[in-house]
Amino acid sequence: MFVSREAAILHADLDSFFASVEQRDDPRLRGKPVIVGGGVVLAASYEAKAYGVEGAMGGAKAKRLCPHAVVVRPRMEAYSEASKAVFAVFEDMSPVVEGISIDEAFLDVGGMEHFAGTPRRIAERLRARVREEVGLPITVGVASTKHLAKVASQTAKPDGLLVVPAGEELEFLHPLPVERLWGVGLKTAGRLHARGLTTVGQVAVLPEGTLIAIAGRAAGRHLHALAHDRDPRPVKHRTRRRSIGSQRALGRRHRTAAELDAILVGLVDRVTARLRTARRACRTVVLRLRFADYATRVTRSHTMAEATTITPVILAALRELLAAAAPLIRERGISLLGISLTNLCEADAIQLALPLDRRRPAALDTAVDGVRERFGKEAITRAVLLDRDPGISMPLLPD
DNA sequence: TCTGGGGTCCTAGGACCC
DNA sequence: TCTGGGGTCCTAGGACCC
Repeated sequence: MFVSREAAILHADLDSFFASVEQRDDPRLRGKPVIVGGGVVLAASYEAKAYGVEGAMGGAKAKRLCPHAVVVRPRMEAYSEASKAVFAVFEDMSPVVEGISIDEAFLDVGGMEHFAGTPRRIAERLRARVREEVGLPITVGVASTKHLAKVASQTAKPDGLLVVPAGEELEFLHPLPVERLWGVGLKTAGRLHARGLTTVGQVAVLPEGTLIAIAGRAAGRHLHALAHDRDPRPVKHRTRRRSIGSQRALGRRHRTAAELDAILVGLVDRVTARLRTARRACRTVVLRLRFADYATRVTRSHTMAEATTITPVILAALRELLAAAAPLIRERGISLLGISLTNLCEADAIQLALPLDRRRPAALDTAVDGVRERFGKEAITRAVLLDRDPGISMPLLPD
């Protein structure tokens, strides 16, 4: 029997996820406009969206557009639990699931036809199972590439299913507005509009060089490829996180140095706890500020000689960055304070700050000798050249 | 409209190295 | 002594996503 090996990718996306969980858990909210969040709309039910309420909108505006909306406080644990249940269904239906966020994922269902049915059948079953087993509406897009599957699901929302048949990809894609392309946001869309480009088809006729001139090298290439439905990225299990962060909006009010320090301590506590739970260490700390105008922002970062998980070390580094930024804060006011830890490595490894020159392999030996000297000959069982993270990672424990 | 919180990736310049 | 070519890391900023 001939088995089709045509790529079949599902993009599954829960509808108004937070709001749907609230409606599921409180029957009084069903059929009503629901807004999750306070100062800012985190999620709005479709009943609220009908009045023009959108995610990331200010709470005051949302209330004006839809005065009878029910506003509920977010319950992150409930969403996290619902997400796990939905992902369990995903894992049960495909061996290759790539989570994109708390409420969406790609599933590769290629080559499953002879035992699981066509991609459309699989998508229909997926939607039914999430509805029955978790009680949430979910939209699925099916296509030959990740990008098109994602565009299809956005087009089919809410509570829908859209299959883009093989051979009809460009017919589907080209009439759509450029904003539908994954990676085109406000800025890029604005630049395209300024040149009279509003549909994907209009972008597709431009040479790559023109798009690079408009959007920059990487974004331009990306745009060119997507407009022609070229997206070779396979569905794969998520790679490890590259950063862990936390932030707090502060409003417009003046903050004393002592207040800011207290907030910083709180942020560091939260983030280092998560760092240790994930069994990771960080070498770079980043301080993030947004000024009182709510528009301009700066970051300040510091890379330490060694990766660490130790709260006081991380706090001290961030305090220094905050102190150095104090004049800027006095001058322009502060509306957000955030931190993030990057340059992550495994927590049970020593990560050395060693610029690795590939033409100077002796540097590796020197580093290994240095670690032996400090931690004993038995310390090193393995030296690993990290792919992107700089330096060398050396687990202290025997394999 | 008085505006959250958690991430990813890319770019560009300077320092430094061979 | 001067110059060219190629490479990495760090820092800062920006765009985008959910």
